[in-house]
Amino acid sequence: MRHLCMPEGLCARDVTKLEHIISVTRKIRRGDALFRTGDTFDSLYAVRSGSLKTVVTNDGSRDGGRERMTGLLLAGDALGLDGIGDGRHTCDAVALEDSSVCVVPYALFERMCRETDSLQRRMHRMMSQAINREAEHVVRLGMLRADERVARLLLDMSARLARRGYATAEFTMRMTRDDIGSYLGMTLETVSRTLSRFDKLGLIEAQGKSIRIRDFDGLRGI
Amino acid sequence: MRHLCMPEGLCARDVTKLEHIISVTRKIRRGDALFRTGDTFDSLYAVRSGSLKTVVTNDGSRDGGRERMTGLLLAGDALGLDGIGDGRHTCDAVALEDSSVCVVPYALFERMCRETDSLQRRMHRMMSQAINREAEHVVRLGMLRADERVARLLLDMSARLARRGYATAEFTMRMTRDDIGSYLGMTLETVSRTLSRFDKLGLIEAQGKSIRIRDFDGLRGI
DNA sequence: CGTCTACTTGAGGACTGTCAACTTTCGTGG
DNA sequence: CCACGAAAGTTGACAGTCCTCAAGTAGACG
Repeated sequence: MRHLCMPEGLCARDVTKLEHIISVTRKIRRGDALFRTGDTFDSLYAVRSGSLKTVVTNDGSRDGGRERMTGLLLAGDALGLDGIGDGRHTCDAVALEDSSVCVVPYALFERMCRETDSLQRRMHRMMSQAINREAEHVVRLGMLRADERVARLLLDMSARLARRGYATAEFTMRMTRDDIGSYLGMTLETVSRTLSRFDKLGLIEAQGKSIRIRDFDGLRGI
Repeated sequence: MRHLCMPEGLCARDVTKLEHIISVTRKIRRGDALFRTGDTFDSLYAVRSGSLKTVVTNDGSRDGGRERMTGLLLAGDALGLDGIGDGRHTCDAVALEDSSVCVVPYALFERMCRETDSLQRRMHRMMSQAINREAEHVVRLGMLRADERVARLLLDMSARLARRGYATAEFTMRMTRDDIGSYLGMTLETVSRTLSRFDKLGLIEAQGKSIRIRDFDGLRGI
């Protein structure tokens, strides 16, 4: 469990201290929310098992509150950084499958950051990397076509799972087509059509949520 | 100058300490870069005067290295957080006009964060807010049409300038149409056409880079 | 004052969204 | 364990938005 949560680059003693803080874990059942927009922020979380999505419910006039998925969190990912800014969460975090998270009370964590250099450094790096991931996502949305976006999502999922020790070519998409669409800025129909086309082209085998990548270079070349 | 840079929520003594660290300022001429992708990261910056954009040069196969604007920084905004993650900057920061920035050596700043509660808290909040801003931008790109994106950008500019004490209805866009397009994920032609249409509709007066908003509610309703 | 860059505007076409019908999968309760 | 209803996914036809290509105008800078 240790290696799943936040550590990395902490000495043994620091890890022990950290462990003391994050002694609480919490289970979330598929479809349930870990937190919702507007909830007061008091803890950070690290995904222990399962996966979650973050969504914002756009208060736009025209859409009448359509949901928009903004993030996909896998085991080991940190979650809840959005709440630090104003003390309230700015999005919902919903479990895509039955999942569990480590709970990290922020007040304690903040204090410990001050005492432990390496933890502070790690915290800053984590947040910086979160910023970069978002920026990367913006680039995807803004200058790629629908099929390029889907291809990159598949490759990205594969890489992230590989880093966690899972098979790279075969995995289950926990998101619905609707989620994928809202994550990539397109409609669920376009997602479905694109996956079907990739399948016909021999790039992947897709049936429902289970994906098998057959031609990595082909996908990269889309 | 004090109120332009990072403070806010710091007591007088802390501000003095901070001031000591950020004694250096740097001028950047229009078109020049404050830092570039891959540069080793050693300082954060705060915009003192002028404005800058951040751009990533996409290494995509198809585009052959087209630029993509990812951020617009005005006086008072912090800059450089992207570099903390891996010790190297992940984007270019280019001045949109002759500008100056406060230089904040990160090693010193990091140490001071550890000593000063309020500064650490402020740092975390800043990064969290940066994450939220990006997320907001993602939502814009993903679920709004071209004219909605342009309308929101104009309103956003107006609000940000207002917060800095400038007129809300009249301002100069330092970005080119190309910049705006790449920021909003569309072509410069679409930007131009959209502004022209807004002008004809009486929502704004646009000639070249100078913008005057005539009907705020109209823009919001787009 | 000339040249280069930025901007505007038009025509045509590609991509993706919308609407709709249908099939498959999933979850719940008998 | 099976059956049923609901949710998720697929596929087609058509329409609209936005991009591409192109030509010409206005503005900036030396």
